[in-house]
Amino acid sequence: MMENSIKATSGAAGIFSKIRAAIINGEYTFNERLPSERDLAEQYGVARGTVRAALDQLERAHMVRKKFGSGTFVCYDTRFEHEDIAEETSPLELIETRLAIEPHIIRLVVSNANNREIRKLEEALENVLHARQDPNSFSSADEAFHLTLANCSQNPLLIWMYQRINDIRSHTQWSHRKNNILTRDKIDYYNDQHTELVRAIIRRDMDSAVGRMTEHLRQAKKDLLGQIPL
Amino acid sequence: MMENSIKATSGAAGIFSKIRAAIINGEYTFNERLPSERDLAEQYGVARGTVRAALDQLERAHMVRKKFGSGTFVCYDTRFEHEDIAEETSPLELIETRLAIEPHIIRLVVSNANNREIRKLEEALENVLHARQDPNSFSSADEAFHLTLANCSQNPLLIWMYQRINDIRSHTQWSHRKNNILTRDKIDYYNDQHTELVRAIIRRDMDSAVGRMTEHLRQAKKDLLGQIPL
DNA sequence: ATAGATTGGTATAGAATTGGCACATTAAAT
DNA sequence: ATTTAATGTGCCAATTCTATACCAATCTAT
Repeated sequence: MMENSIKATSGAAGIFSKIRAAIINGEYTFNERLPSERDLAEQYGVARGTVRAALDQLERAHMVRKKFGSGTFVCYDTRFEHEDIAEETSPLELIETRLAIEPHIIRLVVSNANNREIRKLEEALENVLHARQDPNSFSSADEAFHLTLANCSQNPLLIWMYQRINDIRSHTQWSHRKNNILTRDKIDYYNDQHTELVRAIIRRDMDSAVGRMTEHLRQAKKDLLGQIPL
Repeated sequence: MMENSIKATSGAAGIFSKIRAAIINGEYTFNERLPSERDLAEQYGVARGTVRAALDQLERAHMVRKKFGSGTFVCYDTRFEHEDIAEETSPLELIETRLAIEPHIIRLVVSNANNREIRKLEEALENVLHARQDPNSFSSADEAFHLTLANCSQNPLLIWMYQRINDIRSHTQWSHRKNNILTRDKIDYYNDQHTELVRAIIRRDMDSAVGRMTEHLRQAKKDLLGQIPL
């Protein structure tokens, strides 16, 4: 029988769509914590179990992530809602794009960077060298290091494009693979390449610097391909 | 707006959102020092540890940078958040960025393009060859030709980035210079390069194709520099 | 150059909050 | 009558928040 009343789908499904709408609507933003299950229950006038069922559905829909003892967090980024680029970019395609941009960034850095920028670069190198403990902190420092390189290019458009690359890099799609790829040995190897790269830049050795960056990314590409089951 | 915005996201995630909003809002500007952790704690009515947790999140998001004994500083530049990249990109910087991306696009095209895409490329070549009448129509056809090349790379991210380049190209404040640069002779010269480029791609001659594209853009850069009064 | 104030870094323990879970009850649909 | 879904309650376990105290780096004023 048709029920014409505003009363939406009852029960968990109704709460599910309400919270979902609130997230898409931007009422709850990326990485923000939702109210507790008890609060949500009171707010929507339902039992806590119902809220839990709705949140479970949202978790299966990859819109929220529950953390025991902590809360329920939004893992849905409206920034990428319109730019579905992040969704449809594979790790391989990302590396391929970095392979296009970063070697040329190095060219600009070698020919344009002044002492002040070199210092910032050395600082970023120090940071990434000291971030050997775990894959996450290394990955974060690595992003910052490469972004610093882009900043040294002095080209706003290239910087902007590299920021977009970093956005996609940190978009969590394949981050779970990091732990497989970034072993302690790999981190040290990448850091050797980082060190040699900065030295070449300081020497203003264009060919060596560009070559090191290209090799660096080719290696990353190779490591990534090794992860894909054939 | 309803008073429905009870939001009041509690905890570190809430403080994180509030401070982030203040930074994006411009309340704290680039390189400015935030209030001390103790002050922020009092200001938001939470414990200092909670503020520290929020600041750590902000640091991981590359929005602030902490300095031992000194303070916490904003390292988020609102200049790059706005979509006015087009405004602040000079013709030279645009060419420099194309010089980074397009030769590598050619690499991918030579190794990946199938017959169907080659046909589309020949079609785009035909269009640009026939657009010799005036600078505007040539410029438009030239944009389409290079975008077709990007499409043949099969890489969504590269295609997306080249679309952004084309946005800026057509936006530009220097379009009036086109009439000075794009003489009839120049147009024919560029089109010769276009033709040779496509032939090299069809021959699957990687070195020649990449070289032609690089030379093409170097020439465009040179022509542009010739226009800038010294 | 020195001393005091300010700042971030760290550690600790207890209180409060949060999600996970079990169980009995109620209501509605089949 | 049986099944299914939502409710209400109570408790557990993981995490976070709070409130302190103290350390170490930096800045400022003398």
